[in-house]
Amino acid sequence: MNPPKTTPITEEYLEAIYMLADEHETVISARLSKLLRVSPPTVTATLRRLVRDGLVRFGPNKEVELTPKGKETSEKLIRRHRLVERWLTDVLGMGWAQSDAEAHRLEHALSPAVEVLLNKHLGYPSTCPHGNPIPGNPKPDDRAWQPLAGIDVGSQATVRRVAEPAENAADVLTFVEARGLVPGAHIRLVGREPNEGALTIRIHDGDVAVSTYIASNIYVEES
Amino acid sequence: MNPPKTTPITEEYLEAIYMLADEHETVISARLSKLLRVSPPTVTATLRRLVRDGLVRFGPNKEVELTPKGKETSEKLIRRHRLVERWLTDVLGMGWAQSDAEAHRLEHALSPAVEVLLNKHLGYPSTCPHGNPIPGNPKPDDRAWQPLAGIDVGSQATVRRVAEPAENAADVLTFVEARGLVPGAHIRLVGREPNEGALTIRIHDGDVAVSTYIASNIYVEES
DNA sequence: CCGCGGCATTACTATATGCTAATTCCGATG
DNA sequence: CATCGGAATTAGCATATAGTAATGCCGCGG
Repeated sequence: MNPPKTTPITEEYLEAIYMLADEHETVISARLSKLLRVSPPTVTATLRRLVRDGLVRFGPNKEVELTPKGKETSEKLIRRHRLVERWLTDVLGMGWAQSDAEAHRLEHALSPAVEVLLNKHLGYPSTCPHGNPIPGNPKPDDRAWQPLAGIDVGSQATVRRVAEPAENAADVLTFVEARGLVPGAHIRLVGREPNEGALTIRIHDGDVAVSTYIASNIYVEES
Repeated sequence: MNPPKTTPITEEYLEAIYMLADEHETVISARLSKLLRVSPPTVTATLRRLVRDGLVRFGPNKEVELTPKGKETSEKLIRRHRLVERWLTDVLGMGWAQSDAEAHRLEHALSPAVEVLLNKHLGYPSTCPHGNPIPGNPKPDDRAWQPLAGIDVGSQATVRRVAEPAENAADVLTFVEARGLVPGAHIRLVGREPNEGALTIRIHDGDVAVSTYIASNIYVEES
């Protein structure tokens, strides 16, 4: 009933677990240790507290999973994170990578009241600046979205979403934003190297090279 | 050189010390204990760390005072607090008392980069919504401002500033905002009870009663 | 000059968060 | 099967923040 009392630290853990699970990674302590840059024993101790507080449980093979309460808390945080990102980029004009980092700190300080007002101020956006959905707001119709890595050479498409792999969000975002591959951008796949090499994308009359890794994180809608 | 590393907790202490000093209170541990709602030993321990970190020092009679570094940090926090308040009230439409409370949490999560952009977004305001100056921005010309408690019956004036006594900021702000005694409001002092009793203020064709305590915290400019 | 009251501090404890070093566990592999 | 390696945990420690109970300090009033 009562919202479990979380600290910024435990909130980081919950978010990290949620994000990793979202990437269909098996979430184990060691991954959290690397991602959160803390020692394995610290992860053990903190997870123990999260279990004690009913936010996390261990699966049969020590995988970490969120309880419904934990999931709810995580989504609340991700919601705040993405709303803040929207604000930082759209209203304040901050770049993607920095917005992500800043939102990471601000999300823990947003109260429900501020969240509601900010959401209204922003016009109830359905996604963050990179196109990832904001839980609780109307979900975008993403049925036709597919990874850029999978479309055919010659196809034209519109960028819809840039997923943020937990480990290298900053690098991916910086790269993608610098190339202009932002949601709404019209592109054409003009070339593909063999053997999982780079793709060549035409955008704004210029060509940019994109690795398969990046391209698998960019979702587009063919047009 | 390097900015002393502060936590939200130590930042609260610095702010509290700054605010109390601003009200010409003698800042002693006991006051901080009451204001911050922590036990006296906790205050002792935390102040010791602040001294260790060069942010605070003790005067000859155990008064707590800020070092230049501590003062700088406090002003940075108050600046962020007031910028955030401005945003919450002007842009998001939140009430005064709640904005104050929310800003209290958000101020610890604002980075210098966000601060700069927010300041620009707000148009470089010189005061918080209650008229208190924002350190670092152009200071308003307050030479003609005086406490409402001190003007003559019959005088007309414009509200300029509502000071927030550390102990009862929320009550004062709620009261003042509900009566419409906000900066910019035109008022007339129509009556004064003897013996430090209430003042009667005419505002918007209605009369409101204001205690001497409140009136000493409202600064007006006669017109 | 003594004692009371308020203030500050000491002594001790607890919790969350972090660390290193050592140990244990477990599955894959020679 | 024995062993190697990664993963997790235990043991032991540190620091910031919080508390209660007890003690020390000091000025004012009688």
